[in-house]
Amino acid sequence: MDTYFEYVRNANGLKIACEELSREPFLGLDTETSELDPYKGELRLVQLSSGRKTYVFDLLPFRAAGDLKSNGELAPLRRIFESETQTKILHNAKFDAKWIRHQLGSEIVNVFDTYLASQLIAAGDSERRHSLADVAQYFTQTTLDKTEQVSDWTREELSASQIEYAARDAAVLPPIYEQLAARLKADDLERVARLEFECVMPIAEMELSGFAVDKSRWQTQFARVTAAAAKAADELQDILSAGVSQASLFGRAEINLDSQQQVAEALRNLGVPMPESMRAWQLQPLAEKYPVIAKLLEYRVVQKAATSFGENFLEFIEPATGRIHADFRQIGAPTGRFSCSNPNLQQIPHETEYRSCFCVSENRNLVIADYSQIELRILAEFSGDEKFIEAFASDADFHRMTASQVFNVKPEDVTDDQRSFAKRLNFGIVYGVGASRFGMMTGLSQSDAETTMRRYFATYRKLDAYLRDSGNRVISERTARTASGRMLRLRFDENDRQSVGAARRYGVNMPIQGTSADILKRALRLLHDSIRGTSARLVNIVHDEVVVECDEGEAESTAEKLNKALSAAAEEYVKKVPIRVDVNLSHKWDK
DNA sequence: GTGAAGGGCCAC
DNA sequence: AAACGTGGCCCTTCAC
Repeated sequence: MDTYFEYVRNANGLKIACEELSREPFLGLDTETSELDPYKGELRLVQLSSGRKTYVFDLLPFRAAGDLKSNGELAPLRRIFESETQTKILHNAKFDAKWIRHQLGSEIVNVFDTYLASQLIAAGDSERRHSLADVAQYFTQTTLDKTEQVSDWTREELSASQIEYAARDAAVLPPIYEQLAARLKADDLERVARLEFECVMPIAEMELSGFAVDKSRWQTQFARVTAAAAKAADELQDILSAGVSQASLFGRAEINLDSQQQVAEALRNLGVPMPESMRAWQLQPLAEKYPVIAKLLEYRVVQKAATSFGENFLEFIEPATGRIHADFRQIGAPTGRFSCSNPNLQQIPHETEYRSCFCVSENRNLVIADYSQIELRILAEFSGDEKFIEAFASDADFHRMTASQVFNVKPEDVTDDQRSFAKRLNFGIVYGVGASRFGMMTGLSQSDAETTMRRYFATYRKLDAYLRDSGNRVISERTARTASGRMLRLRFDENDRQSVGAARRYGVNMPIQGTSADILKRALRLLHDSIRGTSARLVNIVHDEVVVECDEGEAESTAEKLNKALSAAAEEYVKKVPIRVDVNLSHKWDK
């Protein structure tokens, strides 16, 4: 690449370069670091590019004066990061934002993330890749060589090739931005793009903050489930080996209890009638008649607990902070939902034994806020069904209210069965449940299930109409959108009923699930702005739940801020249906 | 040994 | 005629 760049390694050069850069409305921004984890390595280079001119700032010389955070010579750089009028173009901005926040103390304001933009434009096309090299190729037809990316960024004298690589990675960003910005506009994705970009900094800070976990409490819990798993395994082996002839000769014939094949064979030998699959819900009906099935199900539960939520979990504790810094993917699903890994903090079991391990000291507080029935409220909003909306009007039990409407009885006369049917339908319709599956989970016959569903949709006619129209539109337009404009392109074979059916369910669900994600992201930005300068830190999010940690003395005011942020965010998208946010104060992640 | 695929199951 | 949406983690199995 023929971009002219300059390598800056002193305060005066930095000051002059930043004066020039501060006149640019759009700047490519990239960093080079010695590690992937800001708690482990060092930020070495910061690159800023207008597209025409690129500066590579080497921070190594500045480290001689001590902590970079308190180094006034870097102030011109910080002013650019924090400038509201200059758009900073980054690829996967969360990564650089964490380093800059942690090591330079700056928040990056006004982010344009080419990674997120590329994902939004791809609209769920899983074939498309979103690395910087892929995005550069796709949008600007330039080929990037990434071999220097993993080179040694700790050596005192960087090679010419390393510096040139660093410069180029920032210089490619402005032209990519031009293309992406045009596409976002053309596809009507500007609102959702802003939503995503404004969410980067809150997530970067959340990952830096980490989530507090009590190591010894966790160890106690996992010792308990490990023992339970061992005991269940032993008992299960005993029963299963009864059907194996070698047992008497060589003692117990051990099988691998985690192998569905081997377990299925052993069960067959014992004369257990085998269902289609070995899944718990299929095995459950057999548990009463066959103690071995009950034991197998018991084993699975404790084994899952002992492996997925065992000692391995503690390996994720960062020594520098003593906390868990999980990895959140902002567009983790095409619907816009987050995903989380290493570890996945969105799938911690509900049991108090687990949740109470996430706890804070006496002088700190967790503030836990969650949306009540947010997806159903979104569905009510989209459908405009007055009767369905009416069920949300009071603060009363929503499933009981719908049961009352569907079965035409007073709320206080709703039977447990009626409430349960209504509850399962309320959840099921969001996913496009059919009578067959509904019957399966309620124990109703196919025809009784159909009758109940007909009754449900007869009660909520507009809801029924909305779901049908939405499904038809998904198939005819081959796209679905959320309230913020997030788009999903559906791929299906119109001659294949199964494929069409799947696309329809997926496309009907996406605007609901995705609008919920839109609302959460908006809430995170509002929250981020309202807790700035306080002791409050965002520490976890789980789709419709937000967990904040703060000083004990600020617990009440933080709770109020959380309530306000979540309510205001939802009310930007949901106008006709009341929104309910529940906020709890606790020392542990337990409601 | 390594990696992909698939079963099963945790969360929402 | 119909078929419950999104993720990640652990395990086995199977191909290379």
